[in-house]
Amino acid sequence: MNNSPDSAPAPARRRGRGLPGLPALQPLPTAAERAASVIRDYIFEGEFLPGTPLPEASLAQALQVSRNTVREAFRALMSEHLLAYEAHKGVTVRWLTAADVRDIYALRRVLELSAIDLISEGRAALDTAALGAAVTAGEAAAAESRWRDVGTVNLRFHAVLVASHGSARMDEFFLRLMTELRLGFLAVADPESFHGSYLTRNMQLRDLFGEGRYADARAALTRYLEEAEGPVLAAVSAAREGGGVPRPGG
Amino acid sequence: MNNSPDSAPAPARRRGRGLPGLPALQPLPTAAERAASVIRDYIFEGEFLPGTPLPEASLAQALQVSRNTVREAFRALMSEHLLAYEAHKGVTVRWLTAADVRDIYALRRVLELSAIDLISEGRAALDTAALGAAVTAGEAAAAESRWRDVGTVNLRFHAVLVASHGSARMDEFFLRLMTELRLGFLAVADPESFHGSYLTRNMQLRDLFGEGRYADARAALTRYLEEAEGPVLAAVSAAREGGGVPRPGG
DNA sequence: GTCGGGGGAATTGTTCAACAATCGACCGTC
DNA sequence: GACGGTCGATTGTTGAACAATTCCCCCGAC
Repeated sequence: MNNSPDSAPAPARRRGRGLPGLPALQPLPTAAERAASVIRDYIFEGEFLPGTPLPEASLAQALQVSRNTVREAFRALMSEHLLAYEAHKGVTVRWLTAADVRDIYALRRVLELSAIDLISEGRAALDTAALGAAVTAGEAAAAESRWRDVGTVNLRFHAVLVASHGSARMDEFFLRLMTELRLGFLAVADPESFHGSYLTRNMQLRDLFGEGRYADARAALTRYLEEAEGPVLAAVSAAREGGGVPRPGG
Repeated sequence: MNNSPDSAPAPARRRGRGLPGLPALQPLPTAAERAASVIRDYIFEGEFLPGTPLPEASLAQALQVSRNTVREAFRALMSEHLLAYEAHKGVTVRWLTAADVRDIYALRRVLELSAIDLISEGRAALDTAALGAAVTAGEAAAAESRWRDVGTVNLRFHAVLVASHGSARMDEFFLRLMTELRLGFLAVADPESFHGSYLTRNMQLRDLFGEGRYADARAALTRYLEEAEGPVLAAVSAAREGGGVPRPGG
C-alpha cells in the first residue's frame, strides 16, 4: 500500500554495500496489501461484479486472514474507489452510473486534449516509446484474445498521454479515473468488439503523434472519446435496468 | 467516512412517514470517523506538525479507543493524503515539498483558469452566492484574527470557482489539492499577513465576476496564484532546511 | 389487505490481549 | 571506523468476544 505521490523524500534506501550495482529490495507486501490485491484482481476479472456485497467474514475465511486484515484491505480498495462503503452495511463493489461515465469522459477530454495542446505547443514532450509499448502490449493481448487486458492496456496508452503534463497528482487522478472506468468496462457484454476497435485507433493515434500531426491527433482523439463513451454508457445503463452486470461468457 | 462521489444511487433514505417536511437523519459517525476527525483537526491546528510520527498506541490511549480503531482512522487520513505511511514504520503527518507546492499550483492554474474560461464562454454558471458567502466568512474570521480559518475559507472560495465545471470528480480532486495545500500553509510563519492579503483579493475577484469582467478576473487570478505560490514555496523550503515547521506563536 | 411492532439472525464496528515481524539504537568486538 | 548481535519499541496480524445496527420475517390489530 503506497501513498502516492510520495510527498516526503523517503530516506535513500540503503544500497548493497560494496555492490553499487544492486537495486534496493522492495519491502514485502503486508497481508492486507496482498488481500487487497486478490480482491482487486477478482473485481477486474468479473468474479465480484459491481453491486456485489463483500461480507467481511466470508472474505476472511476464503483468504485465510483475520477479519481485521480484511477490513484493512477494504479500506485500501475504498480509497481506490473500487469499493463503496456504507456504515453498518458493509462494502459493495462499486457500481458505475451513467452520470459517472459522463463525468469520467468529460474529464478525459479536459486532461487528454489539453495534453495534446501542450505537446503541440512544444511545452511538453510525449513519451513515444511508452506509447508504442502500450500499443505493442495491446496487440499481444489481442492476439491471445485477452480482451479485458486489451482494455486495460488501452487505458495505459492514454495515461502516457496525460503524463505529458508532468504532474504527479494529475497522473494519479487519471489513474483513479481509469480504475473506475474499468468497472464500467465490466458491463460491456462484448469485450472483443469493444476493445478491439480501440486498439486500431491507438495505432492510428500513435502514428499521428509520431508524424507530429497534432491537430489531426486531437481531432481523432475527440472522435475516439465520443465514440467510446456511448457503448459504456449504454452498458452501465442496461446493467442497472437489467438488475446486474452481465457475467462474462454467460 | 464517505466515498465520494457516490457512484451507486443510495437507496432513498426513508423519510419520516406522514411528516414529509422532515429531513432524513444522517447516520452517526463511527468511532473511527470521529477519531479521524480529531486527528485531522489537530493537524490543521498545528498540534501535529508535518513530519510528526503518530504512534498508534499513544493515539489509542489519548483518544480512548482501540488500536485497531486508530488504524482505521489512519487509513482514512492516508486516503486524504494528510498522513504518509510506510510499512512497518507507521504513519507521519505528511510533509509538503517544494515540488508538491509547484505541482499543486500548476494544477490550480489549469482547473481554476479553465473554469473562468467556461464561465466567460457562457458554458457554465458561477455560484456567485456561494462565492460571496465565502468572502463574508473570510471577513468574519479575519475580524476575529482566526487567520488559519481565513486561509481555509479562502480555499473554499476557489473550490466554488472550480465547481463551475460541474464535475463531481474534479471537485473532489480539487478538495484533495486544497487539503494538501493546507499542510503547506502550516509552514507559513506569519499567517496574518499571508492570508489577510488574499482576503482582499477574493473580494476583488468576487466583484470582477459580479460585473462580468472575466478577462480581468482571469488576469487577476493568474497574478494571485503566482504571488500566492512564492511564500508557500519559501515556507516549505525553509521548513525542510530548518528541520521542522515553525510552531505557530513561537 | 395494510400497517406497525417485536423478535431473531446476520453482519458490521469495536475492544482486548497476545503474538509475530520489523526496525532502529546501542553496545561490544575486531 | 565497520560489523554483528541484542534489546526495546513499534507495527502488523490474529482471534475471540461483545456492542451496535440493520434487515427480514412473523404476528396482531384495524
